[in-house]
Parts: sequence; structure tokens; C-alpha cells
Amino acid sequence: MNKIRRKPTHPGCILREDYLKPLSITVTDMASKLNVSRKTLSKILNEKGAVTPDMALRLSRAFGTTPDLWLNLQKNVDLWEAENLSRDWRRVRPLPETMLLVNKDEKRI
Amino acid sequence: MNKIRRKPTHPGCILREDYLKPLSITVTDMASKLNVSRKTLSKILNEKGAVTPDMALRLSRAFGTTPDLWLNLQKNVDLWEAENLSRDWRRVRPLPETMLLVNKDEKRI
DNA sequence: GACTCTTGTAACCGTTAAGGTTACATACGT
DNA sequence: ACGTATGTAACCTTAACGGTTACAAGAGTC
Repeated sequence: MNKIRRKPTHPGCILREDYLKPLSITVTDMASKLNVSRKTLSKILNEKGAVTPDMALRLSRAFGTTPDLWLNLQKNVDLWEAENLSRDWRRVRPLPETMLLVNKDEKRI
Repeated sequence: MNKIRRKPTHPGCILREDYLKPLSITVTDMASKLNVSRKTLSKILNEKGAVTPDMALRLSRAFGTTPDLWLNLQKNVDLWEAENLSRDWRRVRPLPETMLLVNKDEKRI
């Protein structure tokens, strides 16, 4: 049960450091190429906005990656935040073994 | 470049068929155990609602799975829908090879 | 110094979605 | 006939996305 301890890397960090910096392209130009507003891209780069499925598709088109590369990064951030934002989910009790065993038995029928 | 052709399986389908049916637990009771409203769970089971990170944490607690199991299923659905909902993202042009090559050169410096 | 470009961001908009409560009609089993 | 389980509609609050516009700050150029 490995729990994530520190906050996962935001996709905006990867995009900024590994993709945009080496290209020395301006935020304005990149937003134009992605066909989104400068604000939308800027928010992601400053880690104040999320990479949505639509944005992941645009990034994958521009850089020749999979959309999942970006969505997985975002998913890890979202999960980390959900874990830390509220603790109510920790009150959910695991279903008793007995129920899970019944489950397995029925699968064999 | 394998593209998903048919709509990915909704997490509500997995939850319904593989987890709840074998347990023969009512939706009402399961919602209670998850500490969410009956409506929230019902929407997911009928594939009319999304599994949020918070919900994924609750499901992972109840069934002893990873939260990622549920979030990955949801991510695939979200991506498929984004691909098919709008086509504007297809207008994003891949960055020219020349820029990507400059990228690689700079990495070597 | 004056000018331009770039950038982050605030203020505003419309749209969408999550999650809750309440209420209702239907269906099922006793 | 009765209670239970269910889907769902109606309504509310909160919040996030994405867009436009506008402003202030910084960096570079002439």
C-alpha cells in the first residue's frame, strides 16, 4: 500500500519545463497553436488550472504524445488533492470479508 | 496508433456487474456505506454520472481496490467523449520536426 | 526615456457538472 | 394492500472550465 506522500508533479510543470522551455516559444504563440486562449494555457503553466481531456488532446496533437500522458499526470494531482481536501472518504469501511467471500463463491457457480 | 473505436466501458458498468450484483446489496445500502446520497450512486450505476476522485477513494475503501482502477475507467470514458464531442482539437497541427530537432540539440548542450 | 512585446491575473460572462434534499411514480415481494 | 427499492425530476449551492477585455509589471529595443 504505497501512498503518495508529496504532491505529484503537475502536468503544467512538465509542459513548461520539458516541452515549452526547450522550444523557446512564447505562451501567446503556443496558445495560438493549440487554439485556446492565452489565459487557459497560462493557468495550466502556472499550475492553477487542470489539463482537461480536450486540452490533453490538443497537447497530444502538438507534441506527438498520447493524450493519456497528460491525463495521467492530471489524474494523479486530482487524486492527491481529493485525498487531502477532505477526509470524509476515510470513514468508508471496507466491506467485510464474509461478503467478499460470498462474492468469490458466486463467481464459481 | 491504436485508436479506441467503441466507447470504453463505463466504471458504473463494472461497479454494477462485477461488484454490486455478486454482493446482492441494495443501491440504498451501498450508498449508505459509501456515505453518499442514493442519487449519486444511482447516477453512476446507470452510467449517467462520473466517478470523481472523491468517489474513487470511497469505492477503493469499500472494495479494497486502488482508486486508480476507477479513475482510469472514467478517464477512458472522458477521453472518448472529448474525442467525439468536438473536433476542434483535430485542427491543432503537430509542431514541425525542425522545432523538435532543435529541442533535441539543445538537450545535448 | 519611450516604445513594444510578453506575461500573469483580475473581473466579468455563460455553460456545465457534482452533490445534496425532497418528492413522486413505478415495480417488486410479502 | 402494504412496505421497500429504485430511477428520476425539480430545485439549490458550489465550483470549474473557457472566453473576452483590461490592467500592471517586466524585459528588450531604439
